[in-house]
Amino acid sequence: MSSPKPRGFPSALLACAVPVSCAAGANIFRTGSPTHSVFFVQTGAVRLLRFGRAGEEVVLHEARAGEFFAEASLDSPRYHCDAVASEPSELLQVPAAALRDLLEVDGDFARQWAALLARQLRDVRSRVERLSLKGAAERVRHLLACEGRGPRCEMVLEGTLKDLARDLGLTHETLYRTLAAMERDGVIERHEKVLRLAK
Amino acid sequence: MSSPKPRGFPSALLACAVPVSCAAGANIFRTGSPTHSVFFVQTGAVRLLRFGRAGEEVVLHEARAGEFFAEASLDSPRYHCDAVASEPSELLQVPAAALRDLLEVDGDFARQWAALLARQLRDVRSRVERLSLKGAAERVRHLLACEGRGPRCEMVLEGTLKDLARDLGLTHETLYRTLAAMERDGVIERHEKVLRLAK
DNA sequence: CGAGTGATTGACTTAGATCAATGACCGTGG
DNA sequence: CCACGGTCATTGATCTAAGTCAATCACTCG
Repeated sequence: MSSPKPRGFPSALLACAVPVSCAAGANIFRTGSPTHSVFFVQTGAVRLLRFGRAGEEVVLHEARAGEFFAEASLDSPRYHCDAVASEPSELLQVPAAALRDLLEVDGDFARQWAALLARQLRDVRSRVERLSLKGAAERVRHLLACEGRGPRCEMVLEGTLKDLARDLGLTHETLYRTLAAMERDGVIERHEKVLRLAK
Repeated sequence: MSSPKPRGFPSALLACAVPVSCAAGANIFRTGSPTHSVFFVQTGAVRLLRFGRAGEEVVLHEARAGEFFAEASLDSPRYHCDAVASEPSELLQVPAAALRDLLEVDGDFARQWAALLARQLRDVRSRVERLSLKGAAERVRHLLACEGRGPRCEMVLEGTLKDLARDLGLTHETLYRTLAAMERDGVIERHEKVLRLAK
C-alpha cells in the first residue's frame, strides 16, 4: 500500500519523487552546491538561510507543509542559500532534470505547474499585503476577507492560534487579546476552531 | 520605432501583447467577469481589490512596475477580484488563451514562464520574511542581505526612500531615523542612492 | 516665483512586545 | 491509575519601538 497522496502535489511528479525524512536541524542542501532537486514539504518545515559575515543567519523563507521550495533551482546551476529542517520533516525530492524535461515535453503538466506557482504567488502576495497593515485587528479582518469562505468569511483554523499569530506577524498574546476584543465588539464569532465575521 | 523592450517580459509574449494606458482610478477588470487576459505592469501600479459587505476595500495586492498580475486567471474561468490602477499606468495585456497555448505548445517558453514565476515567488517570500521581523533596523539588514550585491551587500535604490519605507512596512519618518541611526552606529554607509554595509 | 514633494528632525502618543502568572488539557511512564 | 512535564489559551502589568503630528529645508517644475 502506498502512502496517501500529498495534497497540492502534481500527480505527474509522483513517479519521479523520492520521499526523504529528516530530523530537526538536518541540512538538505548548501549554498553553492549544484541544484540537483526541487523539494516539497509534506510535513514539518524547512528554512532557507543565508549567512552574514558575522555568521548571523538570515531566514529567506520558511517553507511549511504543502509548499514547494527551491523551485528557482530549475533555472539556476547552483543553490544560492542553505536549506535546513527546522523541525522533523517529511519531504518529497524531485530531480530538477526530471521536472525540467516534463515541463518542456508535457504541455499539460506545464499548465499545471504554472497554475500551481501562480496560486502560491497569489497567496503569498496577499500575505505581504496583510503584513503591511498597521493594526492587529486589520490583519485579522484581511485574513478573513481573503481566506474566508462564504458570505460570513468563515474559516477553519488549521493549526493552533500560536501558529496563526506567527502567520500574522503578531505575538500570540496580542492575537488572543485582539480576537477577544473583536468578539466583545461583535465583529467576529468564534466556535472551537472556526472563525467568522459576525452577522 | 517600437518602445523599448520591457524588462522582465518574455520576448515570446511580445507578439501577442497589447499595450494599454490607463489613468489613475481606471478599472481594468471586475470580479466575476471572464478571465480574458493576464497583465504586465510597465509603469505605474495596479491594485487588486476585494470588497467587504460594508463596501470597504481590501487590497489583495498592489502590482508595481515589472510585475505580472492575474497570472492565476490562466486556470480560473472568472476574475475573483477587481483590478484598479492606483496611478496612471502603462500595461501590457496578454490574452489568456494565447499564453495558455504557448505554455502547452512551446516547451522552451514553458520553462521561461516557470522560471519567471519561481523568481517572483522567491522574492515575495523573502519579503514576507522581512515583514515579519520585529525591528526597523532588522528589516533594513534583511533587505541588504537578500537584495544587496557583493560582499558589502551594496544596493542602489530604485525609487525614493518613501517608497522603500512602504516596502519595508514602515513609515518614512521611521525609516529616515533608522537609517540615520545605523549610519551613526557604523552599521551601514550611504552615498546618494547607494546603500551598503559598513566595512 | 509659488506649489508640490522628498528628506529630515523633534515632541508626544499608542499599539504591540515583553515578562509573568494561571488554568485546561494532553500524553507518558512509573 | 495518577502524577508530572509539556504546550496551548488566556489575562494582567509594564515598557518601548514605531506611529502620528508638526515644522523646516532643499529641489524641481510649470
